[in-house]
Amino acid sequence: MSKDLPAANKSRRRSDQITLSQVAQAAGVSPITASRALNHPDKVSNSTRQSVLESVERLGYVPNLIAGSLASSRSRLIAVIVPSLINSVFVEVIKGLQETLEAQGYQILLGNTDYDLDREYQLVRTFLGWSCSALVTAGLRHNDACHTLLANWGHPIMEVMELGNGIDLNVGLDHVAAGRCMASHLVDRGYQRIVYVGARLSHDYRAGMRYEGHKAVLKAKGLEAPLLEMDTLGTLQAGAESLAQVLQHYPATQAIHFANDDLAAGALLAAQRQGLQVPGDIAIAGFNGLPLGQHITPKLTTILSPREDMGRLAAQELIRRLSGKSVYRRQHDVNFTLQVGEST
Amino acid sequence: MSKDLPAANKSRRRSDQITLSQVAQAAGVSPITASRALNHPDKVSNSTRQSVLESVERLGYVPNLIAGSLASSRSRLIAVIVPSLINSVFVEVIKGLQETLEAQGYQILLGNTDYDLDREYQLVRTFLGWSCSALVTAGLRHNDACHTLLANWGHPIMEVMELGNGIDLNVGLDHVAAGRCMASHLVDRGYQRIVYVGARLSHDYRAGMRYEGHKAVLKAKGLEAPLLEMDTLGTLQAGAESLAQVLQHYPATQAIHFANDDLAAGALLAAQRQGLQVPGDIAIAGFNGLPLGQHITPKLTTILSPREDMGRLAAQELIRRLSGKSVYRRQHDVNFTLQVGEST
DNA sequence: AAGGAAAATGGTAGCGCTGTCATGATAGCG
DNA sequence: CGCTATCATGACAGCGCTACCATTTTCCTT
Repeated sequence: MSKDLPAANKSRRRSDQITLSQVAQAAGVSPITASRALNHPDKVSNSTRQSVLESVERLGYVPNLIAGSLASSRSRLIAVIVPSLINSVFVEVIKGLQETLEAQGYQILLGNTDYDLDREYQLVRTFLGWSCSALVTAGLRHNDACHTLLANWGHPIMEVMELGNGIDLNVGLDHVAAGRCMASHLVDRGYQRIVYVGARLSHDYRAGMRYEGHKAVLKAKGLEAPLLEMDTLGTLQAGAESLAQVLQHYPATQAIHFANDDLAAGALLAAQRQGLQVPGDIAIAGFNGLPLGQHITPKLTTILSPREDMGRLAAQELIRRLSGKSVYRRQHDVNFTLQVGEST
Repeated sequence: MSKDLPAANKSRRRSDQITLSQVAQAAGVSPITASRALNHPDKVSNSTRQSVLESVERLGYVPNLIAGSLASSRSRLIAVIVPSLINSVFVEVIKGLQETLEAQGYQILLGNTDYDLDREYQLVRTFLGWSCSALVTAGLRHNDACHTLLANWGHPIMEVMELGNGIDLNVGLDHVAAGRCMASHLVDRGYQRIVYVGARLSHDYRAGMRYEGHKAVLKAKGLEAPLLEMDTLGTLQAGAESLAQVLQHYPATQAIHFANDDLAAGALLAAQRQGLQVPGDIAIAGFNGLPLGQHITPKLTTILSPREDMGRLAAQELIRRLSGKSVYRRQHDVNFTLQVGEST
């Protein structure tokens, strides 16, 4: 009978991936030197770096980032948590973040809360488990557990979209001011009976903040500030439906201030189809400055929010912070711009 | 002088995060039992599970997923690589993926290639380093290195968007057929001088495939199939501009078949502004079935592509595969639907 | 009550990499 | 020419967790 092979293979390796040690061996250096050749190229001699890189190429080595992250407790992952992917606003922020972060070798871990703060908390917990280098989240509102967790985390946290007292870094705009800005524009234009239309303001609470600004301006002028809140997402469809509801509930309405451009454009297109003149019969204003608004006739009056810039700026500040630079600002106001179109 | 403390602290721990061992100690069990209580709850008794969970809660333990992944060489990360985030089509696929995968406890690692296959290769390399459970990428075209890498990877790979012979799994639709479908519709409507308008077809090669289908139909009818290719992204703006170019270069054009709804809607809105009748003066067709098309007047004739479904289905197939079920199909055709509007 | 299967728990040894410190090689200086 | 400062490299151990196997406990069965 044949002797069994000694139980030499205690290894638990389940994949036959090339490891750094093999690369090192091929290059005739120690593993740690190979590691340095890849991660701190300035700390090894030119010749070793060359031969390590050559071995990497030849063997098709793909670094195991998980092992590296565990050993160094740094991961070059950045968690990005948004409340929705349907709303293109968040996607544009992600895009701005992405292009800046990827260029610096960071990867984005994407999470979607669907406007649920408990879900956000769960996602944050999970992401912390990934030892993310930083975390970006949309908005300043979190549930208590989440807030505590983040506040004690010890890595950079970037809260985007709105401006205010955040946990750490903050890039956003002043939504109350934006609401005031548009309301003032409408009042200046001579409209008096103005309805604000939003969708699920408990979710899209930034739209609620804009309403607060709107209301403050109207009250100051002694005007009513009726609110119509749709219980749907803020889509073209909802905008179209809201128009009918406004006309029914507030027949004398002269202008509608919509919480976003989708709603506004939906209403505008619906008005057109119904033969209503905009702004003759009814004026319409939106928020965001989506391209669509500039292509419909009449062009939509709206407030331009620099969404990609917001993402880019947030990413830049994070990178600055992560690279240890002390020169960064905790808060950035990305300003909005009133874009007067033909619809008011 | 006082004796130095023995060099007890050889620990490299840089964070003071609670570890599983501490949880185990608090619960009076061994670390491995605590691990099981969290990851294989059915393999421990009710009482131990309870006390472990209680300790987790009390200590605020957040599992270190990196360590867990290294030990188990499984990561519950799924890489998703798309060519663009500007194009809402990909975002909707991501959304479908996201909602299904997150519900199963997977996280999405998002990558954006900007239509650059070399960039895709780089992203794939990085993502493989994260020991992703699976990888989703948009499209069947990759550079050679990328293709080789993926083909040898050994984990599920899902190629979405278009239908064809993929590396592994594939969920998509037949773009050539979609092009034929719309072309046939236009021809059936009696249009003969039809221009196809696309944007950067080398990037958006699926639009190129639709053009191939389009051309085949027209040629079969003995008609010319002129192509106007814009060197911009396929946006509303580009659509508006392309209209002028079509009218200039092909003044007798009766219908325009646009590569997507954004272009088509841009052209339609521009036509409107210029007082052109659609479809009286010129017919317009798009592709995708974006909501916008159904809100403009005339409603846009388009082809509905089930984008979120595509993402959801892709995610479901992946999950099925990942959970070891052998009952899955390598290829899924998510069918498109011709949506006849008022613009043709 | 004895025997055996199944369930519950624990010990050990890594997963692949990098931080830390130690060592050897090279250069710089008066 | 000796002595220190710098650079290049390596040995070792450990990041926090889980696979694997061994052991103990529990629960049936006849």
